[in-house]
Amino acid sequence: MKWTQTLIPTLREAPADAEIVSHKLLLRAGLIRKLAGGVYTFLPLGLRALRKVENIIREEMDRAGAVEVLMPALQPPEIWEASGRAETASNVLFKVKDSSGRQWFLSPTAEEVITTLTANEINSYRQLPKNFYQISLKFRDEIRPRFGLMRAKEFIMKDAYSFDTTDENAMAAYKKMYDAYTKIFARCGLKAFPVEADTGVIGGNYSHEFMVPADSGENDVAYCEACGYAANIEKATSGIPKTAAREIGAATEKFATPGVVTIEALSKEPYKVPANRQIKTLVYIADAKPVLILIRGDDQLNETKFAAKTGAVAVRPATAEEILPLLGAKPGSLGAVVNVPADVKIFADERLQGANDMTTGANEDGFHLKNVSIERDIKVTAWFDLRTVSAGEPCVKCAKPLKIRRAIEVGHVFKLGTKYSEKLNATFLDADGSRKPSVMGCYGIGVTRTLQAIIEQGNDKDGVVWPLSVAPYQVCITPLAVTPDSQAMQLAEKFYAELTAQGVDVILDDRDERPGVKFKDADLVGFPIRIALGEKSLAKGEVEIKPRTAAFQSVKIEDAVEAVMKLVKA
RNA sequence: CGGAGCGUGGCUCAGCCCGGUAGAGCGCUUGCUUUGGGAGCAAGAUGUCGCAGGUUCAAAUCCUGUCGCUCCGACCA
Repeated sequence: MKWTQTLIPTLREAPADAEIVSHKLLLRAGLIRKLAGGVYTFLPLGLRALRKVENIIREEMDRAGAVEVLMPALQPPEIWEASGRAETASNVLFKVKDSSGRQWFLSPTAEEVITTLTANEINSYRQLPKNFYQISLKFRDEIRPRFGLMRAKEFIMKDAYSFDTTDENAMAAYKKMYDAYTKIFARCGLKAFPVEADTGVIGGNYSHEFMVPADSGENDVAYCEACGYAANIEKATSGIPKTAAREIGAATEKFATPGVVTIEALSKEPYKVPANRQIKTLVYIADAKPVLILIRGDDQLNETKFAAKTGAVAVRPATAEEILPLLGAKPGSLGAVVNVPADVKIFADERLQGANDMTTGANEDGFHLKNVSIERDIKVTAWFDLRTVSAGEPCVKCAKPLKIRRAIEVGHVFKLGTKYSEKLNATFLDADGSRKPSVMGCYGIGVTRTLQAIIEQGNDKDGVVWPLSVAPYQVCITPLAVTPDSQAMQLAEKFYAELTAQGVDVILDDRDERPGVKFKDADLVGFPIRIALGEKSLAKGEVEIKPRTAAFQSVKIEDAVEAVMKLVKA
């Protein structure tokens, strides 16, 4: 490709609406342009890089035994109602109407479609296992699109769905995808690592996310360098000890705490109740019902864990207006010891199990209770791990201190079980004549997000640093004179032809620009290898080969193609 | 949706507080010079100052509303 034939609108300055480096570079390097918030056009170079990522995914999925299909983006609501997700995923669904008033959903994923398909087409255990995948546009009515391609309303996702006869086989399918993902991200030049994850609205009972460490990421990951334990903070647990039991205290005792409405205030003079001897009482509305959640004063509730453990779908903190009539006190004086309506469930964090000599709100403004023994004085409905792990806590596996860091989620694998196959009747006849639902798994890769993660991880002060495998062009030939009869241009054309013939993706910068402009642009776009053809070196019978992140080397003109091929194959 | 901020040539921004001729740099066009890391000189083109109302003799500037964009939070590939 010649530079002047394509469109590479590089920008000297980053547009003001880009915040993180990868977003700035996507715009500055002329890879994408914004049409509206969360909606982008892929320019020629951006599309080339995207296609390379897609092809790596395609090759590894095929190799792992998955077969490619293409499902509609336009989906009838009926199948979403059948799966129950018309309700639970309602907030992300784009809903459109056709001219006759019939409603359609724009596909955010395709569990319903693929399960409907297999319900019709798969009847026998002899047809299993199967794993179908597609690479297609997905639509999500994201509440807040962010950071360019990182979280967009419209994006490209690879989604795959496996169907197996048994749980064990489904586990094997899961493992295959897990391994394929590891290869995919490695081939994309990405340092991505799997972490244990919550399953969210897609459902299922076992899952890993593939994370790319990045400060701009939207996830926190807890990990242990010693043993390799890693989990999304939404799921992570630690080996932190339970609250120490003390001697059985006296009966609970109410004491006045005028104006004290925070854990911190209660920990100071004159009360001096340390946060770790306080019980924090939170009121949540879980699927329209109020519940109490008890957490130790120095811990933070993990809402995701709470929803996952209790099976609640819609979870939100109750408002002060909802709390007052329920417990008879305002937030700051709440507790679960007295005056809790019998039908309000009380969930407590396991760290509080056995705790006594605790202090908590009295459900009376301006009063707290001390000498609370949680098992004696509070009717806990159920105990769960509900707290959020902090850095430095002992690893749940090896007790070494955990670390926490930000990361970008580029892939997610789920073991789904039979949730969808049961609801959508995707059953098969087993060898023994019995009809069973297929055991499913689903596997997603955010392709456009992966592309941005590659840039987020690969850049320097001059621009993008592409891995060879996904660079829009592997080699940029830069003649410093572009008149057709110049030696530089003639040699450039020759190199172009020879490298192209050997299967290398080459772009020839035939712009009549000053050298500095061409070099700056080549660095900004980030081509892995640049060949500079200038008078000075040509006079010595040489050209310069410059890897994007290493010093240039002068090579004889006749050795140039071979030298480049060596770099390309490295 | 809650909180914060921003909308002025293609891009980055000044001007707004204190109302009175719409500006700079980059980019773009033409010419000359220059040609190994974002050139110099000269001459040009490009704006209903997001939109709609209002106040005023007069609004980019003040007021109201609205739309869009960005950031923080809830959601997720």
